[in-house]
Amino acid sequence: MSKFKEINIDHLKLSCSECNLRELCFPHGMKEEELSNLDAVVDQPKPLHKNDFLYRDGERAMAIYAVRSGCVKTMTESANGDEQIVGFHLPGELLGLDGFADGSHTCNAIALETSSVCELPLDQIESLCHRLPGLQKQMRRIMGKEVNNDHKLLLLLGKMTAEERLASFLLSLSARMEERHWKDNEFNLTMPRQDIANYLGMAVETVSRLFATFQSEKIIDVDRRHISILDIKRLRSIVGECE
Amino acid sequence: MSKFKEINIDHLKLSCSECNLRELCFPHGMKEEELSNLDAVVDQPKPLHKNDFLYRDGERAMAIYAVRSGCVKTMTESANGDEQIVGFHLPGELLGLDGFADGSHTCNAIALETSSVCELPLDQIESLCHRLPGLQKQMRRIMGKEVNNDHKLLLLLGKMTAEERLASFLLSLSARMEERHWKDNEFNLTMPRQDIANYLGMAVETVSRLFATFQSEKIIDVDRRHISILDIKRLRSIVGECE
DNA sequence: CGCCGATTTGACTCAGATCAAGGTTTGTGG
DNA sequence: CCACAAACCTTGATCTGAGTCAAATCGGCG
Repeated sequence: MSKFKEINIDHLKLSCSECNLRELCFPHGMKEEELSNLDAVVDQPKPLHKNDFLYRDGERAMAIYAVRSGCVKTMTESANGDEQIVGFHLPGELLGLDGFADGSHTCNAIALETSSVCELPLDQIESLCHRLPGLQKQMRRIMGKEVNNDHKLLLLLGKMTAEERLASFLLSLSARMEERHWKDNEFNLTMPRQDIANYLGMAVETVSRLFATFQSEKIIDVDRRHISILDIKRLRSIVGECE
Repeated sequence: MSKFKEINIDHLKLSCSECNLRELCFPHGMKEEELSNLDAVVDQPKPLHKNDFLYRDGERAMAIYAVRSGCVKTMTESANGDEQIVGFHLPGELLGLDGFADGSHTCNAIALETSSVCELPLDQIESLCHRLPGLQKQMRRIMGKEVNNDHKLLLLLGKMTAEERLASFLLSLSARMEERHWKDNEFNLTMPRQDIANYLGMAVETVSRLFATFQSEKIIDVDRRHISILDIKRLRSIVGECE
């Protein structure tokens, strides 16, 4: 890394109305004049480095967050110490809703790579929602989406085979890439195999073997963290979305 | 069943302020004067019979619901037709948040036995939240709780053995019985073994065998749907909550 | 170059699924 | 009130998907 890259440009705040993630993020569905109100309270703290915690289980919840760049994983911890990753959050996706229940976070949020986030302080949400009906509606939509996501993951963990899980994971990533107007058939995984395995409720070895199988069947092409989807129909048929 | 029991008393609406579930339900944390506003919009439709749908996947979401009596399960359906139960809702517990994302439900809600619910119409929530800050706060808390619940279930499905899952399930029920000031060491399961198995991501036979094992180890006493917890410490140690 | 963590591959094992059968309870119609 | 069917639940025998263990290989970095 060249020293020149470290010049601090973090204070150059990007306004919500100019953010190209706005349709995926807080601003979705809000009117132009509402956005300036939003801008006024949204903060953009220093970027996180790989493995930095955005927040920790047990910590007082101060804000909800939107990923601006990079990728953040959230994971719950059980009484006996094992962990379950409950989400990988891409740019434009929100996290921190777990703090709504009793004011403290119940999971850890960790950057998978250098990542930046926007934060919406909790103590402002109340009055802001009061003033901006668009935000209140969006908050509900966001929470509903989170619940639906979790339900999909429950179905995955409860009912799918390892093969279906990995196919489902790749399809989900692909769809989210498309939402962001990135290539949906070629992307890099930001997380190690270990994290994929954890998220999908299986062993690393199984993930590795399945990647190899998919590759040999010409469904995907894998090169370390780089994925090319060669046959998306096959992937869909694996998870049962027959056309 | 005597005919005399069927006299319709459903129209005798119980106000939120007099409901003994109020501390678990919508009214939690709300002021006395706010409750009368809540009462004005909360509806109590006809009771559901066993296996009746409260709402269906794909239906337009009209309200969120609180169970008043009985028990309602919610389940998601996958593309290829298999189903995952994502929650059993006891009196005082809420459901229907899955409809917030895009206005349509994404799961089925089905009564496990004769059950009654209260409903809070969605089209009223917005204005009501605007007038009652207590409700808005409670809505957030409720959604946070739902998210946290789902995360616990994800951990269960992703990381626990069958034995741990069943123990965890019994402990969760016991804790929720206590919240309701019912006996926490003796209760009836409202759901068939099949549903328990589905919820916990395992086969019916495994549930049955584990009940037998727990019984033989004097941890619980099972008689069909009736459960007595004999050794709650053992249950806790099984799920890893070592003291 | 040499080390360390991430990933892959192979061999073996096992928790829990599936298959098969029998028992029990509940509901229904006569 | 009984007979019969349909659910529901249990138990035993067997099978298998995916976990575990072990070891080799790869890739990046100081």
